[in-house]
Amino acid sequence: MTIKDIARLSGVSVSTVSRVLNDHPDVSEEAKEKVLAVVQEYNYIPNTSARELGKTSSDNIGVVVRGLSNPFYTKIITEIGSGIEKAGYTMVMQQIAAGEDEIMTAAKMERDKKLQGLIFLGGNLDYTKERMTSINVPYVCCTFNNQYGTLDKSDYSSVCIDDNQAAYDAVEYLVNEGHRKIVVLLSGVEDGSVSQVRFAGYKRALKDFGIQLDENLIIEINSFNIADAYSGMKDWLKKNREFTAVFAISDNMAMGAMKALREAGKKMPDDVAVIAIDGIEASEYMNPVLSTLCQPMEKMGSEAVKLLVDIINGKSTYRHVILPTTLREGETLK
Amino acid sequence: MTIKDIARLSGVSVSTVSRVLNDHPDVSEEAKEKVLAVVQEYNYIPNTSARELGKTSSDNIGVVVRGLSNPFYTKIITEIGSGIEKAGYTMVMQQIAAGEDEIMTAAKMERDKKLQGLIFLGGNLDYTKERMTSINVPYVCCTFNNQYGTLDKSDYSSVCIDDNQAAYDAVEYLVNEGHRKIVVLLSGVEDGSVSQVRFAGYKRALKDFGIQLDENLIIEINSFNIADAYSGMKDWLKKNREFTAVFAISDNMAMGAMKALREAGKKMPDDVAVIAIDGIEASEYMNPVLSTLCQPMEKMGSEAVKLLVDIINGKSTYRHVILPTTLREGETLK
DNA sequence: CTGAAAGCGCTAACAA
DNA sequence: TTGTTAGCGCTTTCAG
Repeated sequence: MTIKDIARLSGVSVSTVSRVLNDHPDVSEEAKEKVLAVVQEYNYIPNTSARELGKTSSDNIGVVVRGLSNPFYTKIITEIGSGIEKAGYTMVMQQIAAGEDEIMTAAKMERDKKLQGLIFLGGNLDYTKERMTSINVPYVCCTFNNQYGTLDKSDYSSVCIDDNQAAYDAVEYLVNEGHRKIVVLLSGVEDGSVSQVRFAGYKRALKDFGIQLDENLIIEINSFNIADAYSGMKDWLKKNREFTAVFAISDNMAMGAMKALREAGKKMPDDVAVIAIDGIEASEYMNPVLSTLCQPMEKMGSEAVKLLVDIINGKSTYRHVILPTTLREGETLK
Repeated sequence: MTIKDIARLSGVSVSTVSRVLNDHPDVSEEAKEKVLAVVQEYNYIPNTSARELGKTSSDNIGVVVRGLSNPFYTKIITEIGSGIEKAGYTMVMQQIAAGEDEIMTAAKMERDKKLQGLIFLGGNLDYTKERMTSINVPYVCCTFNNQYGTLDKSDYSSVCIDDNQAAYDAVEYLVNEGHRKIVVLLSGVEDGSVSQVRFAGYKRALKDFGIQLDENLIIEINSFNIADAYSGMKDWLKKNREFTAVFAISDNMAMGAMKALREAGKKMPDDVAVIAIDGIEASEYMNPVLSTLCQPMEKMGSEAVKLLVDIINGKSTYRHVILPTTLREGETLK
């Protein structure tokens, strides 16, 4: 069943069929009805590849998401989706696994789908100028920026929180409660991920508050997994080191740590305070409720779209938006 | 940059370029090197649409997943992915939102990607024979079957747990602990979803154990959301009805309910026991750890692939696999 | 081992 | 308002 068959069956030309299928004006009601009837009857489904191939342009905006099911992105994606729709564009989303190359994916997508623009969600912080030349449409990095890369500020746009400052703030909250022995739970110190940036904020805060950085209070795990955080914390606890608070660089990791702490008989927040960054829904259902610095997910999504669309329409050039976090008091901070 | 340019630039024909791009044999080392060099130099990326359009067949297996980020599916997807790879096929995954039509999506995909077979993850239980005629390759329903539809058993295959029995078992565990006033937390009684099947299991168990179904102990919410479960439970608690246990039809909902119970001052499992079905990772990090009947996620994924591949290769016809659940004791049951 | 050429199923000028 | 036709960028016979 191709467009040709439909044309023949409904007694019109393929172009007419194409026109009704694409809601073009300049088609008589009569022709329209005939075609639609045949389409219905034979359950005709146009071939996407042919369609995309033939098209000279599109109003597609691509979204490349790293991570198959990061709950943290769900809200942002929803917001991005409706924002794109509202702006009159069509969202084309591609999720990629941790190991895959988002730039390659984006470059392919740009050509295949004839994108007008791109949004990266959860990419790396170390894009190089050279690699980005394969992307020829405007793009905005959402939830991260290019801290470790070689891009000029003017080569791209971004929407994110100030991760370094958020970590600083988290530590400050703890210090204000009188804590000095603050464990930090992070993933790969030098992994070039957001973990590194937040760790830097932790160190900066310690310095500012006159606390010596203690290597013994650093728990480094190899992922952002809740399970790994759990076992990482558990193993560390066996060392029996003194501490009164934990700063986890993500909610997810904090959740794993909390279980380990609980099993070790530590009461939160009395024996040990816990604070993290992210503000995902799940951590709100923990017992006790996790105290954390929330990223403004909806706002991030809508800002990213607004920014991108402005750039596409020439109403704006590159821009770097930094959004504030808000403290969820929770029950692990006191 | 098209294949033609590459051909010209490397002094061979387009067919030769196509051959090296597709790893065909029958290409001289020399030609191969030349082409690859040019491809590298110009950073050429073949157009996917054109590729798919020209192709006469593929070794693609499609996976249609309902729900953008259901953590419950993550493990299954991973397993399906590696299973498909191992079998020498290529996975093409498409995630669709709650409102979208998975059959339409699958039908499009089948034609566009020239699929050999399909796996549905988390679809509905009420497919009609008529609608499924648009799918012309073998498919297996994973995590659900066609309980409410009009398909013949021989029209499809499935891999899932016995949801009715799982609910029955859950209630039985509670009854064995002496509970008689068992609240059930479910989504839309007549929604045709798995909620309905599990509710049926709940009722069957009550009957078998001589407990009168009490309408006052049914909490019905409109989604599977943790937040809705929380507020649903909270509202219900205001009614001050007597009960000693809660059976939630999903882990997620149980997690919401637990928070409401906690806030109402109910200790688990002493004041009230809680049990659910699913066994997602997050519920293992709750405090107390949720007692639940775990679905064998990895097994479900691998079985689904094995079954589908067998059918594709003519080594098997339709089959309906029912996998056992296992109890995670947890801390909410006693 | 290689190339020419005919599609794949659609869209989009261009005429009519 | 409609039809004709030339692509879109690739794969795949079929000769050579």
